[in-house]
Amino acid sequence: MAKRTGEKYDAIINAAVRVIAQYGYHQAQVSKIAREANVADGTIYLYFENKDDVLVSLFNEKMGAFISDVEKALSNVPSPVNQLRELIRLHFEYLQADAQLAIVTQIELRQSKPAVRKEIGLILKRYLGVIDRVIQDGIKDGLFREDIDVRTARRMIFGTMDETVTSWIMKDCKYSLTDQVEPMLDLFLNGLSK
Amino acid sequence: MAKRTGEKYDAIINAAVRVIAQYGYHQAQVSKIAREANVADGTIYLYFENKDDVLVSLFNEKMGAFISDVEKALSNVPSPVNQLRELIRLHFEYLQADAQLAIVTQIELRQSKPAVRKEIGLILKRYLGVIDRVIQDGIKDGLFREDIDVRTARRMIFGTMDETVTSWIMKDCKYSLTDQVEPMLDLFLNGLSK
Amino acid sequence: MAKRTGEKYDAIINAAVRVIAQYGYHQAQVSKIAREANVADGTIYLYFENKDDVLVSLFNEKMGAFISDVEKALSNVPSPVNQLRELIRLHFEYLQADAQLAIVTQIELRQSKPAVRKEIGLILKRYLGVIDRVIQDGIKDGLFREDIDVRTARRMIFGTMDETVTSWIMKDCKYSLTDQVEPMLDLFLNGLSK
Amino acid sequence: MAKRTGEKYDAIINAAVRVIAQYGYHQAQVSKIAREANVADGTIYLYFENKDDVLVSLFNEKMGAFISDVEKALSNVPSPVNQLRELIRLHFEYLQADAQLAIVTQIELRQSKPAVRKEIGLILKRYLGVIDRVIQDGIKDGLFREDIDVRTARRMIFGTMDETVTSWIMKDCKYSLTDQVEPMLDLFLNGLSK
DNA sequence: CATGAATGAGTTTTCATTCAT
DNA sequence: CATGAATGAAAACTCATTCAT
Repeated sequence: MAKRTGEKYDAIINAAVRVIAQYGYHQAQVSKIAREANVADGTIYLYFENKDDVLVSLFNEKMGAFISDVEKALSNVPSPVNQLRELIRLHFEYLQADAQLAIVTQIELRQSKPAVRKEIGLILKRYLGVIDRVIQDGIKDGLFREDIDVRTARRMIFGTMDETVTSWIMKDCKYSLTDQVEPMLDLFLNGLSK
Repeated sequence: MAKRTGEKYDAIINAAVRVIAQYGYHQAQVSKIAREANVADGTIYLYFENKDDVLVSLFNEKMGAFISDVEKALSNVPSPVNQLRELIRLHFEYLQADAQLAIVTQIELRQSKPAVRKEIGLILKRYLGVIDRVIQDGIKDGLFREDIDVRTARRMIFGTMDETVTSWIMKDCKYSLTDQVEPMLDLFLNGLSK
Repeated sequence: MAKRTGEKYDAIINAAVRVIAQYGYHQAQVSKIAREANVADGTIYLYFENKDDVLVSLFNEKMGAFISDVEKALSNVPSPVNQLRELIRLHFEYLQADAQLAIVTQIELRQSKPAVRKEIGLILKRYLGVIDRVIQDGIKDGLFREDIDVRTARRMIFGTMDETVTSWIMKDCKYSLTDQVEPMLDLFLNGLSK
Repeated sequence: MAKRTGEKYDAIINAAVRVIAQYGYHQAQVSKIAREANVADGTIYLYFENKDDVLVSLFNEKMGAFISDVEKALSNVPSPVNQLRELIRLHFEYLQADAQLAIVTQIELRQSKPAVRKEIGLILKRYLGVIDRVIQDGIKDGLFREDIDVRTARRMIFGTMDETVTSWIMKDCKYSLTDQVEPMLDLFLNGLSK
């Protein structure tokens, strides 16, 4: 029933990003999103099942595009070390380039109800898979230690990047996120110890 | 106006933990918490300003006790390396011992509105300060590298632990969290590289 | 403006009968009727003023045809007693032959709003007139008692048939409606008393 | 959860009757009923599950009281013939005494959705049982013919009364309903034939 | 003649909070 | 101190109808 494609589909998703970023998740009413998208309230329901579907679709479209970009970029990078650098760089670059999107995916959408968060979690799994592959390649190529647990390493990489972006937003995006790439990569690769 | 102390104060906070853990943040109505605490709805407003105050107080009481425990424990540990081990161990042990509390602080309370999350953030700062001190001590003692950025390292440590606990809950607390201490510490100290 | 005639006019009315019978009055949206009739939503408004007009026209077409049939049939029956028998028989036969139509006119259309029900009432008047004439003829011919009130008798005849058809539908049309003709006629003519 | 009893319970039901009678089923919003009952909108949900529950409860309370009255009255009447007279008389008297209630139960509530109508149908069954018993007693006492079908006779009695009340309301309650008792009883007992 | 995308008005229900007892 | 009945504001969604093509 819902079209899930077309000019207005994109307009509504982008309007949702702007409205949620500006007013916050709990003040992002359907009518506000509709007005921002220059469509009638009812039009939203021609393109989406319901409000939750708008939010999940938003995450899916934006995160899906990001993951595809990352996958494509990494496929051109030979060394797992450089792949990891590229992964962090793209993660930060992408969110730094669109602070509104960062606020929405990093802060606001996490307030959504369980059903929405579950869908979002599923989408994120694909990204975690990308991280896993970089780690596994690193081990296979003899660059990373064989005794590390892939899941532990993945949680370190994703958890650190996630926490870093959240901190950055909470500090009003005042500093450069991409400046964090090298120090973070260095920590990941070499750890704290002398 | 709000008493913020007494037998019923604790009863309400503990009831809130149980209700939120069982029904989720969005289904944890004041009347449900009151019933669980065996008090009348109105009684909650004798001990707390409003519902948000219950949530913030809950986090404050539980997290405050945890941070004090951590501070006390670390003061008895000489080496920063062992302090870091102890920090991770206590973090995991504490949440593993009380899965309901883990669900509430780790998952449910993050769906709360900005005002509550801001308060929670302030409480967390004290914990982040504890982590910072361990890192700084490690550098001072010549155990950790001098060229690492304390904030970057802190975000790695906190972000990784946070992501790990969240994953553990999402997987229904099926495995042992404390088993993760040593591999994680190893990663923090030595990194991924051979 | 509305054409009120043509191939699609009939197609829409018959589609409306099917949709209302299947989904019920409250789930019979214009778009559903349009799809069932293989026309676009807007096309309905080329043949009908509005949705209410579809419903009223439906009743008018179906009931009008029925009343004409009854009038023609009765004109060939000499005795008012046999006319009454024929009236009941045709009433039951007609609805028994088209259970969908029976459901729509007997159950679903009665949930419509006052304006539609009023129109339906006007159409029904013609049928009540037919009943009246049978009664009056019966009295004139000395077959029926002179002291009966025509309107009371008419309400008995119509009310009983109506209630009988409704019961039959509510019982899923499980038994034969036309089997009820003779016992009902007998009750009408001779009453309950020994 | 819903209290289903108390002063306000009755106030809300009676307010619903007045509002539905005055504005019609489709214009009887919860807020209008609340205002008429001098309570807040939310108060209605302390006494009823939802709006449908108000309507079903309305019918249940009013019809239930009526049926009890009829049962009690008939138990003091020895002859089935007089029981039938009393049944018709009470049916008409009750609705004539409260034209608003008559409009609501006879006209407006029949526009309600299937779920509500189903509940109403169940309540009506008890009344149909009362009619059945009168007929059966009449047969047993040798006053009514043994060859009549109880269900056919019941549909005649109920259908005729129902149609009569509906006609009366449609004619704006201009004439006396109770004047119809004797002619109707006569028709039921003796039929149309000379 | 026919289409079907777009419109936008309108209503039930929840639940944090109050305050008379 | 404690109660719990009462309050009332606030928002997602449907669907009959229009009109540019």
